[in-house]
Amino acid sequence: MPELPEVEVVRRGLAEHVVGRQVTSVEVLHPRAVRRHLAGSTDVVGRITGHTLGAARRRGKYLWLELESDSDSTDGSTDGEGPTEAVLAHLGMSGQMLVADQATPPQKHLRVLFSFADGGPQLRFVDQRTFGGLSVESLVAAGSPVDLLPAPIAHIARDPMDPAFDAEAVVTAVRNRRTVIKRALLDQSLVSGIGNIYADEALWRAGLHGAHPTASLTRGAVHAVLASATEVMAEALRQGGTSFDALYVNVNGNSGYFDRSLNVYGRQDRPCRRCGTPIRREPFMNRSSYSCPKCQSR
DNA sequence: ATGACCACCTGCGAGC
DNA sequence: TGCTCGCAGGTGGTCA
Repeated sequence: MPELPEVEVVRRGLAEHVVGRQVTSVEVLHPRAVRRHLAGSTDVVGRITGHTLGAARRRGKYLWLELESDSDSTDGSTDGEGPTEAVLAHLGMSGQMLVADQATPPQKHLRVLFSFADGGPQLRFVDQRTFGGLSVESLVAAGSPVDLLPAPIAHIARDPMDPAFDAEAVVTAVRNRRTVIKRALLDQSLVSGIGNIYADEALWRAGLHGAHPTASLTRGAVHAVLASATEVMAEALRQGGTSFDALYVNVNGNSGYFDRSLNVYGRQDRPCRRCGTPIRREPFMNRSSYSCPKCQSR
């Protein structure tokens, strides 16, 4: 479930179903699922087993589950020690986090399986294409205001749902890039959470073509496209995210409905919902861009 | 130091 | 029926 709304749907599901539960076993069924964890799968298993899962957090398309330290879980009095490590997850193109009863047969692409001390539903990382993965990372203080982030994602910019998102600073950074606006929207070090679907939808709403050079856009135009991205992702989140098929589902395996509300993505040759002109598909960075030839100026 | 490309995977539908 | 091709929500390493 790649883009921000879909990942947020998963984060909420994890917060509801696995936070506060103690992990008794972790099984890595495919080594590629933990390839980002350089110390290897035995180390991943050892660092998670026995810990209680703390808060479920997200930045952009990354999400992580804090691991409560032994002192947190054993002694009730806080001595100022918070979590120092977290299970970092990225869903890639096809990753799913599913909460499933032990009796549920293993999914075809089940990669990592977590079981809990309470004997309740398992957490299953399922990933057809294996572009996603899990790793255990130390938490580091980063940014201003300071956030506690898994070390490998300290370079990921705040997303538009972050209370500390600084739109003015992002507008400046975007306009300083010597590239085109769609590339900038997809650059997770400028603004995170936006992927191919929501970039195209935001550009359509703002009436801009993705090939527009950032340096030639006014501050107001960049603001407008960022605001459009924020709006479209918020609307998608309200509808449970976008899914065209069973690959993009929440922790209970259910799809969202935002695909019905898309205005351009995947609508090649169908009429623009604003002016009726057939939507155009163009190759872009080895993938596709969709736009209205009439209402998105180049 | 930036910006652009391509590899990393599996599965599905279209076309032959 | 079955093959090959193109395509899919993303990210990084590497090259210029």
